[in-house]
Amino acid sequence: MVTLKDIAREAGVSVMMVSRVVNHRYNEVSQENIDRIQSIIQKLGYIPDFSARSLSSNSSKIISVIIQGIDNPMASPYNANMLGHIISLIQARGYNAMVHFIDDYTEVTMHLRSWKSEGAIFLGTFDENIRQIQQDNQIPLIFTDSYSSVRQFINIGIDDYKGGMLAARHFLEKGHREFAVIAPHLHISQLIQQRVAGFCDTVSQAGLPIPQSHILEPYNLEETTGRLCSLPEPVTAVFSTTDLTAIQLISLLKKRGLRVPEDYSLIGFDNLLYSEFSTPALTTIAQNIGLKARYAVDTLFHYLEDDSLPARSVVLDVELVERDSVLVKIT
Amino acid sequence: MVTLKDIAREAGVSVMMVSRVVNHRYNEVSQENIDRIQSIIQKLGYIPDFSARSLSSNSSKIISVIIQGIDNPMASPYNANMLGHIISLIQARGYNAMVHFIDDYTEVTMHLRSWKSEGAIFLGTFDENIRQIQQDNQIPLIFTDSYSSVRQFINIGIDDYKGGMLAARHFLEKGHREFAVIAPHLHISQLIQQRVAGFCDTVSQAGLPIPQSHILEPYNLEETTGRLCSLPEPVTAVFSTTDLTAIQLISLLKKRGLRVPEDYSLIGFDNLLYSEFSTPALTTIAQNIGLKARYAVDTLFHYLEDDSLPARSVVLDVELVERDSVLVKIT
DNA sequence: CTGAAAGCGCTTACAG
DNA sequence: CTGAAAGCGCTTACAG
Repeated sequence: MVTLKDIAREAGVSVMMVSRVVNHRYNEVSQENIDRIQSIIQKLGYIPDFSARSLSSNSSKIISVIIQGIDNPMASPYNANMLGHIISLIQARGYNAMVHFIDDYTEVTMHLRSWKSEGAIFLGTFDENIRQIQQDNQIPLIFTDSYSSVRQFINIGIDDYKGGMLAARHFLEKGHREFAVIAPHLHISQLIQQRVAGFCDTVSQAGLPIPQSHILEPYNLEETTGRLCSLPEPVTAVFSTTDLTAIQLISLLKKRGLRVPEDYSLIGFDNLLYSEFSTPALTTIAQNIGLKARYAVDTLFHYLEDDSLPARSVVLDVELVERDSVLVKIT
Repeated sequence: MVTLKDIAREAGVSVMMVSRVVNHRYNEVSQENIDRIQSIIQKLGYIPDFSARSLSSNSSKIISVIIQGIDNPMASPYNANMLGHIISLIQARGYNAMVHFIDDYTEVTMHLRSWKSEGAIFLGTFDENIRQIQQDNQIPLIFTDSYSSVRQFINIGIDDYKGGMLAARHFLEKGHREFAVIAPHLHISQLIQQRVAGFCDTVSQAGLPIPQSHILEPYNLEETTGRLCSLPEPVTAVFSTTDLTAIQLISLLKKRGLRVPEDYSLIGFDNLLYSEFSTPALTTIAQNIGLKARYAVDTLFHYLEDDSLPARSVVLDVELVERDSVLVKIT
């Protein structure tokens, strides 16, 4: 392994001179030395040892991405997409991305500290533990899609409530009057609760309150589809709080000989790639995942550069993308 | 920050004693000391500094996952899935996963060396540079889906050729006689070339050679769909070398008023989650991504434990999953 | 512009 | 079972 020392010996200068050149502190070194040292670095193929650097300078150049769930959270296309964008952006800034899948929040601090992460971005629900995580880690922590009530924390989210609202309005405009909601993780995710609330509130305000029994949290989607189809008061419009569920639902309904949108109209949420290619193409609430990732990373580096900044959260807009999964009942 | 020294002072022992306890080398420490030191570690919330450990012991506990492509390679569901499984498995072994998106292979060595990665898993096409990468990095390197002719390298792949063969046979059995192939990245990916070869060889052996003009490499899939539909000798059966393309194709054909499988029968490759939910559900060549990831990680740790093992590659089987995208033309 | 010294937090190798 | 010494490769802080 080639070290600073090797270069120094070869160049007949001190280790410090080499260190300066490696770190581009050219104004502290004579041009002659810069040239000679650089050529020797090239020749010997020197690559800095980041762990040594981290130890001595107390700066690791590592950003951690903490993702909730340990059983392949990448099965969620949303997570996969976010992570992809985030890693790209972290790299583009010359930092390194360390990814951790975590179930138990107590592991968060361990991971962050042991590698001296300079910052972290969180995907998933850490609402209950944000305060503790903040307390234990005095580095920029960027949460996404959180609805924690902790006062000073940075969150990059979207207007989930409005998303639900837009879905409801669209159904109403198209003449629908009987609704159901399919909401995975409803009881643990405030994010989902917001989407449902936006939907239900809007429908209620139109004088069409949704019975509690029409809000379904699926464990086994096949069973839930059965419940949906045998609701005492039949529905024509179903809001699914995630596209993935909506797409699966279309397929399950078909198996029962039911058609979308003729028998059930459907609106999803997220605007995942596949929602465009399903049959029928899915009308959905679109969020801009690439933009969200960019805000998360940009915000993180913002705080890295100036940690006196006040905590500022970001709420991105959503919009309805109309495709073919909603039947027009009035013209 | 709490260090070994702090614990040692508090416990009235040497730093070495604490180090031994932290590293579970209990047979070298008296029970009394173990207990006292452990309780102090608890109390002070000691967390080891991995960069210090890496520097002094020359073992980083980092495994790098190198993914080809810098513009969000997670847009590929296959990559996302593999990465998810791989990270889970690396973590489960107490190692840390560092993820790098790379376009230029010269960066590989830099990343691997600067963090002293103990091993690396590669996703994507590095065939041209495998020899160089191996030469520069004397650690276990696990490639996936590679068809490099380098002799001593470890690859975890699937039987792509057989996959193409199975697709061809299925079409033939169902009575199809006119074929086309849609193969993204055909000219750069040997993996794709194998799938196509398996398909074309089998069809040729049945006395139905495929004209070169029927093998389409899409850049813009919409344009390619146009070409497909206006082939001088019309076809009834299309083999798409990836599910993602197949699913998009279904949707594009629909837009032209064409139906799958009535107008075009389709077989995909990968058995991605969505292939089950498309309309029609996609008949496809299934590979077991979870298993592949497991082999990659297991093999890596195999070599980590014993680097004298001979290079051994793994070829996993594939199978045809029959769904609804192939029309039966004879009974 | 240059370099010698000390230290980051840990482990290895050794002596007792 | 215990600990003092040296060192991993780098940077910080200082002196010149």
